[in-house]
Amino acid sequence: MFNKLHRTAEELIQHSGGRATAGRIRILSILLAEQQAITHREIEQRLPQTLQLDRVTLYRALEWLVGKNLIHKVTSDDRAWRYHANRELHSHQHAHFKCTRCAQVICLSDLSMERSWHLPIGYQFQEIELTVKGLCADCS
Amino acid sequence: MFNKLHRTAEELIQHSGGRATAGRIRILSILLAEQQAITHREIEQRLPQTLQLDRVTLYRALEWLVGKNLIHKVTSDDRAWRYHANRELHSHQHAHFKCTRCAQVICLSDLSMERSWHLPIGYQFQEIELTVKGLCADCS
DNA sequence: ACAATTGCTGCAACATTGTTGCGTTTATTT
DNA sequence: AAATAAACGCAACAATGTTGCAGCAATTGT
Repeated sequence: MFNKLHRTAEELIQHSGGRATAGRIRILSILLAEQQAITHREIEQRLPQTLQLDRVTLYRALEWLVGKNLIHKVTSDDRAWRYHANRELHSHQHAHFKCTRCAQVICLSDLSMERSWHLPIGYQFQEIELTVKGLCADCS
Repeated sequence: MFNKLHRTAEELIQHSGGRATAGRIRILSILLAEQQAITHREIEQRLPQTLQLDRVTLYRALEWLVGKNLIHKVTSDDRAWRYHANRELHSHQHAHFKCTRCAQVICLSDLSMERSWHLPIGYQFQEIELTVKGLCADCS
């Protein structure tokens, strides 16, 4: 199971024209294995004893993966980025749900985000970021 | 002009059952005078020389104003809260626009946010936070 | 297989934003 | 004016993220 993710991660990274280092592969595997968007800290904790990475290295690897469009960042209100692997389904615009009690963040894929609205004249649209807050199934 | 805002701010604070201190009145005046949501730092810079407040005091005053529903906080992706006075029009759910070049944040009032979507079973809705990103009229 | 090269890593130091504890001052109440 | 509860300022701390630089390692060329 994990070997499969590991191989997938390795391929994705190689196809992106970067060095497939142990750290990057492991980080991407962790994010691929995760259903929800997780923080830098949570990723750090999921790293095995045998492969501890420096905080800075982790930040830089994540930044690199974002640049290669393999993962994406989610803004949260606790001023900590959360990261999530890009899957086909929601590679572009999608929304996130954040539990106000346990801080869990998940992706909402079937959220219709039609642009039934207008920006003021002269304004130019780039992207939309939508977070729904509430209680998750465990906390409600 | 400013006197009028000052008086409005003072009344709002008194009606909220709190102490109408010079700092709180000034902060609320500043936010009432502003069309866009601004950061803690920007508020600090708009304080007159004669009324410099400690960082902590400013944070606490803002927190208090949020609790009294006189202003609201906006999450941004630069991990800095932005604050904006609550006006009738968008006292509850509304969206924000953030310019990706100059970082200006404005409120979008006429954004239809019908809940045409569903949360997973067991999840409970509380609030929605929507930020549209792009270029503002000056930057595009 | 080996050396060169490019880019990745780790360390240390720093920056920014926000929070907590506590003693002092101030706005309001009486 | 005095009492009191609330607000303030200072110092220290916490969390998250960034930058510069020296060294190491994965890839490339031979």
